[in-house]
Amino acid sequence: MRGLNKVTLIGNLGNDPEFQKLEGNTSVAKFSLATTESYKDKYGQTHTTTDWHTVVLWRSLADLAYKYLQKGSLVYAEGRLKTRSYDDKEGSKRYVTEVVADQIIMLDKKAVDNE
Amino acid sequence: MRGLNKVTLIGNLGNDPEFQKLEGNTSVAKFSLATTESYKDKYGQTHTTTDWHTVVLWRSLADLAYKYLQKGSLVYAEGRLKTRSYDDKEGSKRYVTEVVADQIIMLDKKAVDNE
Amino acid sequence: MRGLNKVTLIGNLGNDPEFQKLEGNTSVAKFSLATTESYKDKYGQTHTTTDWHTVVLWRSLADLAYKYLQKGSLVYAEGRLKTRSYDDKEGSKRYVTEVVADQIIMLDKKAVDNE
Amino acid sequence: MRGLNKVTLIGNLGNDPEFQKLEGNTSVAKFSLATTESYKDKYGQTHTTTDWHTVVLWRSLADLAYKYLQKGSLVYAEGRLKTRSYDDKEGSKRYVTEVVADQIIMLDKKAVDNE
DNA sequence: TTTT
DNA sequence: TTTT
Repeated sequence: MRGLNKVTLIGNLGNDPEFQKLEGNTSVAKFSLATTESYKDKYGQTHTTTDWHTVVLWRSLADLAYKYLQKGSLVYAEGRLKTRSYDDKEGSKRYVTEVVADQIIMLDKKAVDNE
Repeated sequence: MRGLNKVTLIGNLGNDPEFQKLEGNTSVAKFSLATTESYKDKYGQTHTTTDWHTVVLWRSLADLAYKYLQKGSLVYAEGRLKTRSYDDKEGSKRYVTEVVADQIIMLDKKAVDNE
Repeated sequence: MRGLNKVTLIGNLGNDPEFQKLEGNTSVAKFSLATTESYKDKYGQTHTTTDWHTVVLWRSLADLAYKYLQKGSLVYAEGRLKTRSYDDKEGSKRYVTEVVADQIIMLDKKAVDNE
Repeated sequence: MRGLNKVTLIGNLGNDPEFQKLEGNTSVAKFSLATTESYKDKYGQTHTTTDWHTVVLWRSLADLAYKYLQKGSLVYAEGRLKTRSYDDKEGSKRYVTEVVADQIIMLDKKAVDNE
């Protein structure tokens, strides 16, 4: 009860969610989310940066995402940052940081009407 | 003005901040931050997970961090998620995700007294 | 540097923004924002609660709001909680709590196309 | 699933939590929380503003607060904004806005050691 | 790889 | 009404 680890994102999906059923019938979904921000440099010129995030969803949230979200959907996602390690094919350790979401708000008219 | 990319963390530094002056006299500081959460499993047993995050600070925030933070300090950090890529010594692409903080609140009595 | 006071809302405007120019040509805008949440009770029945918030914007954000937002617009608003007191016509003290926003993201297609 | 209503605060309690058992043995606790922010005006002078918030806790969180928090304690509180109305003794409607917290992190060494 |  |  002493730590806080929270991520909040609003952005568009870069791909359709990948969906999987794990052992024990647990659902997982994963997608890329692009967050785009504009800022003005000191010459008054507008620049745009895009950051890409890997969002992972479990259980009923994964089912919802698979059913209603698609490439291009606009969503609010809230969750926590989690860095996993794995061994690549050369046998060296690699790290990947993901956002494990526990809340999703669909911001597209389309998506919401379906709900 | 259409995206949101925000991370908020409360945790303890795992090391003293590494500090660097870049060209143009720009300050950068970097440290590892551990966020710890407890949860009860279905048998009522308490488990603890720790996530480690790389926090990067620029300019005056870097100076502050270098001056007042140290291994063990408790801080609130707020910023955005940023994934950089680089080529490792074998020439293959590697990715690293960092939290670029734009606000730090020092939560240690000690740190605050110094300020 | 020791406190945090942050509010984040996603909801729809309940009215067109009220806009005013104060002395010194400072812009202020104000609107009501409804945030709606659904939850299931212990009988599995879905309930919906709506909370209303007064959102206040200053300067260029006020101008933006006045130009692009209207009754029904969907927005993300971030800011801080502020309680003001005033004397009502009977001369007794009244309190009103507002969200002073420093960031607005327009989530309507319509609004964004105009920008 | 279309709205977001979230408040995050870091500050000190202005009083010991008031604690009550409601019908059905439900616990409620309430306290004032001060969030203090400093900023520099255009003359470089530092100013300090304090905002006061009413924080309400239910059930096990209320029990925790009553047990471990006291006047002066430093806490992180997260929850949602809720405006209630009531009739004052003159019979006119009054509104009060509270933060209904669903997460509390105790940031005092003291408090944490007790936990 | 998204969106405006 | 808090805290530094």
